[in-house]
Amino acid sequence: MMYAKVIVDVAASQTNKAFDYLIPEDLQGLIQPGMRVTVPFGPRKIQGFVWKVTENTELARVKPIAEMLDPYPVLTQELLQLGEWLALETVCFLITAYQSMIPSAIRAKPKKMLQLKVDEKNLPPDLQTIFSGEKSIDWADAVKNETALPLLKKAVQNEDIEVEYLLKDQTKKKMVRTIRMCPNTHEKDFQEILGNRAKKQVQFMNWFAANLPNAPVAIPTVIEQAGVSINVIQSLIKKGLLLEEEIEEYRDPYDDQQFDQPTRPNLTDQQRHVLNPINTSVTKSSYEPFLLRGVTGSGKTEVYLRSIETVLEKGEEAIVLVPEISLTPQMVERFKERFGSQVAVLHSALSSGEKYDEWRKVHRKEVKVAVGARSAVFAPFENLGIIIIDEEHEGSYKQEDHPRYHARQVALWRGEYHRCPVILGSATPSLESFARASRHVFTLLELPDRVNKVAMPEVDVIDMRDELKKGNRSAFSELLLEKIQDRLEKKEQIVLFLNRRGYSTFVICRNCGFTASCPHCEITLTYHHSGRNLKCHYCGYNEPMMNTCPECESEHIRFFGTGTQKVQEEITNLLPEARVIRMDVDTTSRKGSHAKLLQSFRNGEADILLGTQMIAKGLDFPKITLVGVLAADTMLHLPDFRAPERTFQLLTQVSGRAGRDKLLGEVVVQTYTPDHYSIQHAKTHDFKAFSLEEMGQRKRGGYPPYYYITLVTIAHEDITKVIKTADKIASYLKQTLSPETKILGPTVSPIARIKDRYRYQCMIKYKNEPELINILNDIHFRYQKEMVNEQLSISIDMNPQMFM
DNA sequence: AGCACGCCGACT
DNA sequence: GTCGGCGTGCTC
Repeated sequence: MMYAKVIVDVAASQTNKAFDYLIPEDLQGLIQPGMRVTVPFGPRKIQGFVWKVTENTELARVKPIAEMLDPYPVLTQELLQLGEWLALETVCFLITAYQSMIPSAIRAKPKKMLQLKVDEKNLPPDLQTIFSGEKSIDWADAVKNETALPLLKKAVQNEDIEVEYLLKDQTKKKMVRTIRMCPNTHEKDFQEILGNRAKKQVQFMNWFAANLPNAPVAIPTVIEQAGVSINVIQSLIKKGLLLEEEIEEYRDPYDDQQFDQPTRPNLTDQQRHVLNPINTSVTKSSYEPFLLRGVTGSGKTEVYLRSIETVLEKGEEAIVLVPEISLTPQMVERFKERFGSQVAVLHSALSSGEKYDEWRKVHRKEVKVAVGARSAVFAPFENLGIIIIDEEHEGSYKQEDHPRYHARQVALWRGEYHRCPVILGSATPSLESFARASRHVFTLLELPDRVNKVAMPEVDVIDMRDELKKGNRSAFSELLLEKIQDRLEKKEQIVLFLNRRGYSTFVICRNCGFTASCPHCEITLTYHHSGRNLKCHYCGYNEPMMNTCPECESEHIRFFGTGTQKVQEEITNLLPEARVIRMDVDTTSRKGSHAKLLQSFRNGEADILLGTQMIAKGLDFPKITLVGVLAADTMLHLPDFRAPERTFQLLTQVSGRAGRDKLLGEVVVQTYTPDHYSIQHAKTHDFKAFSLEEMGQRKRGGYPPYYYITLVTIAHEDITKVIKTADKIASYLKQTLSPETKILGPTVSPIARIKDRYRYQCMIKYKNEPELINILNDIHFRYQKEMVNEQLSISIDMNPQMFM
């Protein structure tokens, strides 16, 4: 007898283990680890992953597997192993780790159905109206009417109705109807077969035989090309001259895009120099992590492309991670140009069907390169030759919910498994990676100069306090406004960057100091001009904007802080002739709108591109000669030790947008703290000086890369319960961890309350704590019951990227 | 997570 | 005496 150990799709600590099932005779030899199956679990039927196949079980009674869902495994042996490691390292359930590795479309949702077993007339009238002629109905629909519940229970007991559990596979393959010639009708005289009356059919068959002899072609395509009606084709199918087939069609999100002929620019000496060790590592099949530090415009992408060429020559595969790919369409284009149909693109802006199709190309080995955001690091390749992470410092590589993994950590694991190089590329590497490179854990490769030796742009830092003294209360300094006018005259393009969407950040009463804040969260409300209301960005609470202060009834209630909406308004007032495109979450939420806006800017349909975060990376348009950063210190004062690092990265990246071609670029940075080292070093484009200074700060503060950090956040409606639990956890940690390890807190979280739940956190700072993982998993396990029963939440974040 | 089982309060 | 509240524990 053969048994399968199955990880079931129930995320709970009690079910966080393998369950044994009998492999029924008809599935003997077919069931393999990594396949999805459905299994009976208690009274219901659920999905699971086959984890192992064994010859025996310790249990007296096991149920058989109900269904096999995949013809061959969706998770490779490697991914099964990776999932175990990930679950342990990030303190999450095994099933959560596995589910995050595959597209959500193939996760079947369980559905409870009611099956009518007797004639409808035998049911009580209330139930008759619910069924109303149907044999089988949705349980969720049936219980919408509360009075039906007891009646239903009774009917189920009487066996008039049966409860059935359905697992609805969400995978909808897009099918397309095609036709082709029947194999034996080739080279025949169609006139003879069809007779004289079917003129159109004969004509069509001759055309079809001449133009589309073999391949199955989609019917709509044929109709369009041959200019015939569907009737002609239908009767030919009936007569057996044409063969109708349904074949599966991929939804190709890049289908309607034309890609240019590949151009392979000549490599610079520097590029050749860094490419050498990478290619050696590929050829020798050795695991080697590289940190590729190259200034903006130094041609890192070309290095990626060339190293992938080497990998493909060797017959191996490549994964390329980019931060939120929709933000860098130009990057995708370059990969598509070079590798054409060998590339699958996986990112969050795709529909779940499109994601599934792209993933399947990898799964079926139809492509060799996967380009995508964070989760593409799980692309199910089996002969990986290289993993590349572009902009490796990006915070979006860390997943903020379970499993809280960092793509870099996963990439390094897979690189070691496949014995292949891992390339971390950035103009401004994270200090963690840079420190590892300094200690030779990573091999440092550098591209210090821009291709064509274009100079880095000149950066002007403007002290906005001086502007205020001069009486300038607008969002633009005199200098910036002057330069904008200059570019408008010269017909050159401008990028304005402001890290804040909406209209204004907060509302304050100038009389008594009252600020509008959310009643459910400890956070100020943001004013949205479109609805003239105040919104909470955490829980969605909103209220109409008040006219007088609710505290002192003063009318001097004003908006503070500037968002993109307000700046746009101001530009229109100051420079009515300027054409502005605004890009932020509010204008790009619709699918494809992002690309559209960029395209029109590229076509010169606007002079100014005004936007948030999302315009900082990856776009290089030759005509941009001025970049303005309106408020450089918005992120500098956040309660996060990475704030200076983020500011430096952002400024460097934004200024990298200016003057990438022949035209020289200029950057204007507006700030209230012009002397801060992150701004000063960004001005001189000096990463090394910045990193040196920042490393000193980190050492003094006891932060990464000198210490590792784990954040434990406890949240509950009852504040005393939160404090009590947090204290208990903190003292337990203090007892069990080594004396060198620092446990800070428990203290109130930077956001003290979200959705009426109070939040406290403990920060664990450590250098070497091999037992920590087990201790945290233990805590997680011990509090499981309270977490479920009492809505207590304990979140454990290893190496957090955010401290809110 | 569901779901059944089981043990105590307010109703015919 | 029963219906139903939700605490407890199990699911191969």
